[in-house]
Amino acid sequence: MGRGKIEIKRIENSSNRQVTYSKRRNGIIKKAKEITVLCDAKVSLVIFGSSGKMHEYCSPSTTLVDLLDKYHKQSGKRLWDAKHENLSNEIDRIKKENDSMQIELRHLKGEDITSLHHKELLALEKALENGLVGVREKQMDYYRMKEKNNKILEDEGKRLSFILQQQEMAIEEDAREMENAYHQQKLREYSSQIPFAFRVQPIQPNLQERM
Amino acid sequence: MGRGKIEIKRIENSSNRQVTYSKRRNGIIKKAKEITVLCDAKVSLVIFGSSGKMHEYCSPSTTLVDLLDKYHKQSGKRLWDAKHENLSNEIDRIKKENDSMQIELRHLKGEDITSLHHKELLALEKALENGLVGVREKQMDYYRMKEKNNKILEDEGKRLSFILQQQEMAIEEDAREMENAYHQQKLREYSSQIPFAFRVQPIQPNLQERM
DNA sequence: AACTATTGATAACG
DNA sequence: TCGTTATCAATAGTT
Repeated sequence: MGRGKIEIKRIENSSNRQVTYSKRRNGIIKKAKEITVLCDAKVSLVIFGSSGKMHEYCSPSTTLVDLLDKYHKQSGKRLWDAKHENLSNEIDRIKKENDSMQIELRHLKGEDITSLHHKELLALEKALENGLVGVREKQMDYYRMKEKNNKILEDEGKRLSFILQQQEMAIEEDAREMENAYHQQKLREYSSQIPFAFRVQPIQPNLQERM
Repeated sequence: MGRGKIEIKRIENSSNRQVTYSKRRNGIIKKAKEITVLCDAKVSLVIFGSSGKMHEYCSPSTTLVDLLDKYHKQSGKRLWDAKHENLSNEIDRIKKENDSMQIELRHLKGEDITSLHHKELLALEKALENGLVGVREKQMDYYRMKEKNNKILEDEGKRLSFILQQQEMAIEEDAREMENAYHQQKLREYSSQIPFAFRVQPIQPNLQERM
């Protein structure tokens, strides 16, 4: 029923498949509704698309649980019992696993070891020692990293204090230079008023450059 | 889709309704099969006619229980009774417990500790040390017991060897006594044949009692 | 998503 | 229930 007949086999083109799925799903649900109304039927319809998304229809005036109840009365198939048994078995399995792990944990913590034999105690001791070795190795990583960090911080501190010192010296020097310049200016002003022969020359004119 | 259009409302004529039900039921099941094949869908379809008779379709490659399980997960609706719910919850709970214990165990064994922080490592180390202390105490018990056992065995050995010695001596003495008695008997026998005045009296008649 | 040519489903009937 | 068939409904391919 379309532009062409199609074979009933998987539609390989993904988007075509998706479109067809959507159309046909609506079609089926519509038909389910119709048969419900026309014929007094009770219908439960659950559809999962390949994407995993679910759609459902259930006739009004009933519920899925209700229908499944009837289902399992009529078919004789014990849907729930099988499920129930599976769950119970799994619980048993996991609980056992749980218990043995709990015991192992206790033993590793030094609890409930009264009943252990000497060989078991030796194995336990070895396991604990191995664990300690691993943990301490890891801690050494941490300490090494911390030490490295400290070194870096220390170096940075040294660098900064060095720069600071340099700057302080530069400022000091500037100040001295300015003072010097001021004095020379004063001197010039003054010396212009006295004869040249009386002027005093500095013994070390570039003294500040060596400081 | 028929010789005439019909309204979607309950078909009052019982036999018509029955016929229509039968035809449409087959139609829906056919469509369910088709969408299953064409679109990779999983379909569960349960239909009860007004007579109460049930028909079902379930996609191959899956089961009703399976689909209902998925339904339960996706819709969140509780299909299962309280018992199932409880079991499921318990499984979840135990599984979580399991996982955390597994992680703890691994950590105690020094595995998977890369992601741990320093504080956690310290706690782990402490736990391991405590465990070791406990285990070693227990082992000391063992060694002490062994030592005590040794002492007991040693004492017992001494005691036994003393008794043995005593017995040997007693036997020796007996032998000597018997020999003595034999000699005395011989002597008596002999002396009965000679006059009394010639008989020799022992200097220490009770010598054996002092040995 | 809408359209439509075509197939598929089915109501009425035998 | 089954087959037939005229008719309507669903939908595949197209826009």
